[in-house]
Amino acid sequence: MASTFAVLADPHRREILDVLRAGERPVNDLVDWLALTQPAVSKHLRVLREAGLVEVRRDAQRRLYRLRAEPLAEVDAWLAPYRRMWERSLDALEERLDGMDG
Amino acid sequence: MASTFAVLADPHRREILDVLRAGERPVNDLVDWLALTQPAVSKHLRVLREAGLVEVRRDAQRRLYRLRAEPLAEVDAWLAPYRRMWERSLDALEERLDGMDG
DNA sequence: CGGCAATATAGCCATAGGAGCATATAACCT
DNA sequence: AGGTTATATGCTCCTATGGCTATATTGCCG
Repeated sequence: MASTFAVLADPHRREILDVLRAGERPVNDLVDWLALTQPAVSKHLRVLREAGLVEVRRDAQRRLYRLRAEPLAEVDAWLAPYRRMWERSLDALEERLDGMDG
Repeated sequence: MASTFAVLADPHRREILDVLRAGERPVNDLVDWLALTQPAVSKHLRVLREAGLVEVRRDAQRRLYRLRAEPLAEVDAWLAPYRRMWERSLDALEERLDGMDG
């Protein structure tokens, strides 16, 4: 199964997650939102589902997809040790700017 | 140019970054660390460099690669709105566990 | 039951990308 | 200059993947 990182590599998939942040949506809503054919969207949803990033619920003929953020914690955890590094760089930049004509 | 997300999709590249967290390293060190040929490593380093995730410094025949964490801030920013979501889920789980036989 | 709506799956094509081998480049040393 | 070390680049191969069209599936409604 693809890693969460690999799943997030595709911009369309990130966009799907962004849309689902507002609440569950049927496939067709997502098709309208992204400029993609319905099968393409379904394929992305399958990848997201297999990665545990979305869940499905049936509503008559429709399938309502909902966000599952938990796997993103893994990404956040990987990122954690780096956070202090770019924060340090930004602080330094800020200090330089403060010193400039203050 | 590939997005930071796409660059991070490859496990070897994440591993390189993890190694570089400890400080700058010549290519050969990375070759020893990952089980890859030198050209493969150089290729990954090129991708990382073009994404701004590493910098190079010459030291005689060697090239010392150093981490640049700044582009990771973009990933962190994308992640931010999701963070509260999985934290909420984990809190709920914790509460259920606390309630279980307490 | 027949037909429509919503979604999933299959098959196909084109492209990207990661890996390896061979080779170019560059700097050191003698 | 010639050899050796360290790294980059070019080329090729293979696989993975994203997109599309066509079709299967499932459930609704008349």
